[in-house]
Amino acid sequence: MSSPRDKSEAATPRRPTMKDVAALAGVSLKTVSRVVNEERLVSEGASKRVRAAVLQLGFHPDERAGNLRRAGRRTDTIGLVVSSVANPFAASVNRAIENAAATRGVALFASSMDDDPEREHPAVDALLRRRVDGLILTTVRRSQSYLLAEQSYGTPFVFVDREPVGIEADAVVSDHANGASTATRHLIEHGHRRIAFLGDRSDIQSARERHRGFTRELGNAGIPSGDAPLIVDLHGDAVAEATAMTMLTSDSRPTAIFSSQNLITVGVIRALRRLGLQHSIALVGFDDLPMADLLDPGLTVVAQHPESIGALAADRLFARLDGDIQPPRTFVVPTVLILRGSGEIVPQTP
Amino acid sequence: MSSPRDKSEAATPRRPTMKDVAALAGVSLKTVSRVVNEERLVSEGASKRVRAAVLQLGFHPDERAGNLRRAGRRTDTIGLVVSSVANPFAASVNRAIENAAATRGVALFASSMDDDPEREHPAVDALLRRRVDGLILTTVRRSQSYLLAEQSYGTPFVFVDREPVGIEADAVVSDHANGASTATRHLIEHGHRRIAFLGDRSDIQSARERHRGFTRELGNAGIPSGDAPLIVDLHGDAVAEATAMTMLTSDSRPTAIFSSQNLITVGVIRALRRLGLQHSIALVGFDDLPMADLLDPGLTVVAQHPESIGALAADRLFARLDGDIQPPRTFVVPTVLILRGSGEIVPQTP
DNA sequence: GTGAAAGCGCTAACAT
DNA sequence: ATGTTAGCGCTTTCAC
Repeated sequence: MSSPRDKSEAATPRRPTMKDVAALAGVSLKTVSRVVNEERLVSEGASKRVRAAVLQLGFHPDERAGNLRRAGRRTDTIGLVVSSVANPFAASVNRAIENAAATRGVALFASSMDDDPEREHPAVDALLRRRVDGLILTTVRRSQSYLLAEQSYGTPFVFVDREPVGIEADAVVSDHANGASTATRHLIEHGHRRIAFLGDRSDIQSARERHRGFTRELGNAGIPSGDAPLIVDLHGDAVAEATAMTMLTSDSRPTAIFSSQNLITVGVIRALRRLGLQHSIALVGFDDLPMADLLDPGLTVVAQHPESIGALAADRLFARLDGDIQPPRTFVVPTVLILRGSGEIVPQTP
Repeated sequence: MSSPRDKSEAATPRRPTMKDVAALAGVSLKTVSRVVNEERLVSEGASKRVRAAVLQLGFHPDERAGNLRRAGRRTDTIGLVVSSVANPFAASVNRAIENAAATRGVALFASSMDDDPEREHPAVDALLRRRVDGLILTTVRRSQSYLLAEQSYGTPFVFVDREPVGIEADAVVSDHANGASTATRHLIEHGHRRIAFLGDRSDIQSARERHRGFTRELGNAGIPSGDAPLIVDLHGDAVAEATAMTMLTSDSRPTAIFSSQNLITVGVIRALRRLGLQHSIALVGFDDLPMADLLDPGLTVVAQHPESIGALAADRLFARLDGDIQPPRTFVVPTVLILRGSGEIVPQTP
């Protein structure tokens, strides 16, 4: 309309580059670079003119281009791979990591793979192609050795919730086995001997650990496994509910249930409600749930601490990025048994 | 150790580049590029040798570098800015968007700003510097006009949950006002006239809309506002609980409560429990909560549909990226009243 | 079919 | 204090 500069005055203007800023400020490219990166070897006058030009053009540096050449070649970006960002446990981990990343100016990719082994590698690859500086992952494949090459280039990995196989790296996990033991012992101490176990998919390491803790504790108490149903490979609340319904209406009805994952617990609660058994059969769940204290009876759980797990995982990742070369280790975050009522129900004599 | 090639044989090997692949395959850089990008103008032999070299070296192309020059210059990356990825509503939206993005090979940055106006702009900027192809945001500042420049460069924005101010762009929102009206009418139809309103921060557009729906419905019923407490600017469940405690132990105790956000509802439920009033005072909440059906009484809510909202927002963003140039519009996703008990309690005569 | 040269937006290294 | 040159890893352009 007014004062057409040149033909680039189109509907979609070009995003200004450092070159544009340099031209407007009447300095060289490098001077703009110095001002933008606060390198402090620029005269007041030049610096002022450059900053004015930056503002006038609305210039924002392209981090990709900068990082391409910059030493270290960081993208200031990390990746997170979890089962699902919609799962409350993963969502809390996600948030804790984001908090730590944000204070360092690092952005976070989050990716869900629904515990599908087929989707783990592609999900990881998608992030690696974007050259994330590091990766925090909850894995489900048999082995994570496909990460060895990337690890050799210096990309750090931190595994959360489950330990990796086929690669050595830091891991941050809950004390799955001991947590399950504690829950089981709690039920035994309340007089139960027929305790059912409802478990997540047995190809998931943490699920196996929880199972192990349960079995071990039964053994310690001299209770033959086989006294009560032991059902694994449940996945999702719908399947868990249906399975619990069947179990609870069968001859082998237990007096107590240990459900080893948050969605499974939800399914079990629904089943107990539908059968009016929530005050008759004891229940302890692994993983806390929002509003678990507001149920009737309150839900007794072995709670993990997702915020701590996420914060610690981020901590380890950034330590590695900062040059920490200690041997990899697994950090175990303790669980805590929270008594709210459902786990303190004593065996009912029918 | 064995056959040291050159001095680059260090502890941390260099990540292989296209150049390395070219050297190993005995072809030029460009030929490798053609094979990697499946440009189909390469002889069988060359193509084969290149693919072998790619595998042998474990070469993965650097997307940043490619996109720097590539026409269109996409990063295949989008950004999401929400209140908190740990909030169940936002987590579901997040997941729905991720699903849509994944099918297109697009990665998703998620960023939380806790409804802090001060953190909105920096959070957005951090994503823009990384040159996301587009942005989906839940905003809290007075105006989003700071995005106008970026919009002029062709970056599409889709606003979720709250409509933007100072910029025209697609928005996907729940029918906040009508949802609140429906909830309020439901309580009125059950005989309530002293209905308290507990609202989120009034600088949040959706919170104001819900408030408006409530007030409008009271008006329609000829109920003077002022008959019951109207408290806004609550934020978080702790504050809501304390406020509800005060209100419920005062002279102006209502017979019903409309709580206009999920965390506020949690606070109100806790307060009702502590006072043993959960079966005496009616409660309808805005936003569904996991396990709301398992409470006693079940929680009656006006439910939003976060999965639909997320899916629709992603849909709009990708449509814009695919060249859709229709005028921006706001898509309203209906809410649904779910009766579970707490909202069907009739007024108690003391 | 293939490759050499130029360039994307920026920073490192070396001028001056 | 500032500019110049080269180059990050890749794609584009255009020549062969």
